[in-house]
Amino acid sequence: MSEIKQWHSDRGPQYRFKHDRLLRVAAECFNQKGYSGTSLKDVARQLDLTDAALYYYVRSKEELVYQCYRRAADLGARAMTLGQSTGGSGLDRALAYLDHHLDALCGEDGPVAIMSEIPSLKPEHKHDILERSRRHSLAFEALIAEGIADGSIAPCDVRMTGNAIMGAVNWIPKWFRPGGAVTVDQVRAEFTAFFRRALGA
Amino acid sequence: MSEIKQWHSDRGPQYRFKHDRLLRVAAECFNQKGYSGTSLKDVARQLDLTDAALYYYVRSKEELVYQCYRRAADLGARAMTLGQSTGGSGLDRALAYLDHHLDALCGEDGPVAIMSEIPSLKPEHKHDILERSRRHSLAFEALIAEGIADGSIAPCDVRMTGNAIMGAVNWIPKWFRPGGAVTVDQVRAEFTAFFRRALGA
DNA sequence: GGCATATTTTAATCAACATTAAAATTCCGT
DNA sequence: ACGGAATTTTAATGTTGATTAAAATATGCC
Repeated sequence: MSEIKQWHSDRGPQYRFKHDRLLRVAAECFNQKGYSGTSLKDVARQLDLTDAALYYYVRSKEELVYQCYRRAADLGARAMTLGQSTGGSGLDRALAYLDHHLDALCGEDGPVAIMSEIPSLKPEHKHDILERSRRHSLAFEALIAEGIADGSIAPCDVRMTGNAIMGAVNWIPKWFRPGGAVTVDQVRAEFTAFFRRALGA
Repeated sequence: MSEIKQWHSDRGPQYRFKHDRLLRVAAECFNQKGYSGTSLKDVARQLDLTDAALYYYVRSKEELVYQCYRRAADLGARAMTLGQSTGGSGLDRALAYLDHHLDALCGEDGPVAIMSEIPSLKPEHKHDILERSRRHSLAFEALIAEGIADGSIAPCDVRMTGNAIMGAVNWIPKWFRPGGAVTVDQVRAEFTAFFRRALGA
């Protein structure tokens, strides 16, 4: 939606910076407590702000979730693009995408929202997110199909296999804590190896 | 906790039946809309009841979630027991467990709650669920370790591999709809194949 | 230093549930 | 039918939390 643009485009860099931080903090809260489980006050407290202050950055709580999801979708899409633009077999490209995606989920970009409460969104936002999500799934399934075609990936039901892998990936924020016992590199190494075995011909 | 027993044990079969149905309907709602995202009225409507009527079966909304999670944990534990009591290699046993678990998630037992909002639980309930969850994870990791020891499973980080697989499994209720395009058997067949490839030595 | 804009707070308001108590109804055995 | 237990509804109550408007403060520019 271009409404976000209209709302955010003409603000200064300070604004954009804080707005982005808001999205990350909110994403972490939502991941841990769920949408309606986290009050705006919870989010605000972590930013040393009052709940009311958030409305300077966001029209409503629903929009906050939407923007978190949208940000998640964007990061996923970027990872997908990077993967697609990689050379090599279908398997290589699929693994490259996954690698970038894991990076986004656990790396510098900070907490990324698990899109687990899409139904709570307003119809328009819901449609938007669902469409992006669908596009993303299809792109991934296409990579798998490509790999099957060129013999680098073992024949399988692409839809179901995609679901399995996406599930494993989407669940990561549930147990991964930045600065925790497990490092990003461990996750990437182990997950990549896992997916390689699962997909490889 | 034995409090549930005390509350439910002396009721008749009618009661138990409806109580169970409540849990299943609630589980489906929670899976789709999230904990606080679904009102008791939502749940009640699907049972042709008033929201207030639910309090005949449950002390509070929090307890409803707790019981849903507990039911999910029980089903998982049962699947684990079945898997463990299977003969064969570590891989065989791990796959047997997964098969039973998929059956529970997609089969007759109906909607099983995704335990994604544990933080919303009361401390005692939270502890209980977390403990069961941890036990379950450990049991699964033990199966994997067993498989690695007997050579049926490729060497890997059991914790991380367990996380990956559990993520894939836990995510299923997000996209699987009973009576939808995909059947239980398809899921089982494809997921089992997937896991076999991912784990196999 | 002083104006203008950006940012945040204070102090209401308001609606949406969860929850409860009491009343009404259904269900079942006799 | 009758009577009592089981089940559900009606009709409050209360709290939580989102939202808003106006006031207050901070920040950068001349």
